[in-house]
Amino acid sequence: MTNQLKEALDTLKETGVRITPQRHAILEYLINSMSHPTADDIYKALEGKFPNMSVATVYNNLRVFREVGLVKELTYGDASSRFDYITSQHYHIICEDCGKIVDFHYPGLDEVEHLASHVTGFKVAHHRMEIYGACPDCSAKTAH
Amino acid sequence: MTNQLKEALDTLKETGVRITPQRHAILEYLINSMSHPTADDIYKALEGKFPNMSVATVYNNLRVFREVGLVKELTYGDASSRFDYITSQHYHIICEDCGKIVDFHYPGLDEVEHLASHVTGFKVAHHRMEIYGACPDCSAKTAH
DNA sequence: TACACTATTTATAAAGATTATAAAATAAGA
DNA sequence: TCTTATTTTATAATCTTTATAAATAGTGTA
Repeated sequence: MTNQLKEALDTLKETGVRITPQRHAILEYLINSMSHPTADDIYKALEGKFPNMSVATVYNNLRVFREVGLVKELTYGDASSRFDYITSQHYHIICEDCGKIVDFHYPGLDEVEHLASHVTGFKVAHHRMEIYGACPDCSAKTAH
Repeated sequence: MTNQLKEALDTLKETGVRITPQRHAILEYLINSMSHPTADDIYKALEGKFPNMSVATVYNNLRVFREVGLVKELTYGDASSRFDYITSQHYHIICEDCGKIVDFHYPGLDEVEHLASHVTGFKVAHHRMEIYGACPDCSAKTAH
């Protein structure tokens, strides 16, 4: 068991959230996954281990994890949300061809937040920023 | 008829997209609207003028407008997309209480795009950035 | 270890947004 | 005006997510 998983389970215990085999497995999958999976991805991946698990269980627990602060939900239009186990603050760059999502680090956009707050009078809570383009594989494919 | 509407209709004509009364009305509504409406908002707003119009027509035409570059789609998780008539480059700040969306201007995040491109090897096309918080009305309500 | 209490899971159905389909209507050029 | 391809309409289907209620299972306590 990785340290991250241990910490995550501790967080659940501290918050009074029961640790079920399903939650254990979903967390483990999220931590090991580098792919920002959808709820359905997770459901399918754990089908072998939990043949009777309901999709609702996946959704319910992803919501619990989000509320506890373990997981971030990345929302898009009509497509499914993707879920990201929170390790450190980072942004995403997304391939418009194949859908691959890659993390990258950047200091944070405090200046934009301040300006927006000043101009609009809003009280700023947080922001969302992501970059779209073509990943190396896909741009190689379309190049020739 | 406003200049913006004239220009929009010209754009359609140049692109070979037929100008129907429904398209005319949807465009007019989008241009006059300051509220970033959903497809359903538009459908409801035009119900009086077009009692027989189908929701599919609204969706179809919003897609056409998007493809032609007249309109931008703002997508969120399970909630409805919102549609924004493109005037000039701007960002949005969104109230998490009441859902209000306000425009604000900012130079553009070229630096982040460059860094991300350099680090990940992606070819960058564009980015999305929006700020979340509480609008003046809502923060006043929760303050006392 | 067994018990009791409550949270969680399951199975199912429902809700809501968006798209597909095919027939009827219509814009735009000849 | 006529013709034709595009668009609209009406309807149903799809897909993601949530609601519901009964069955199950964690967790603390005796």
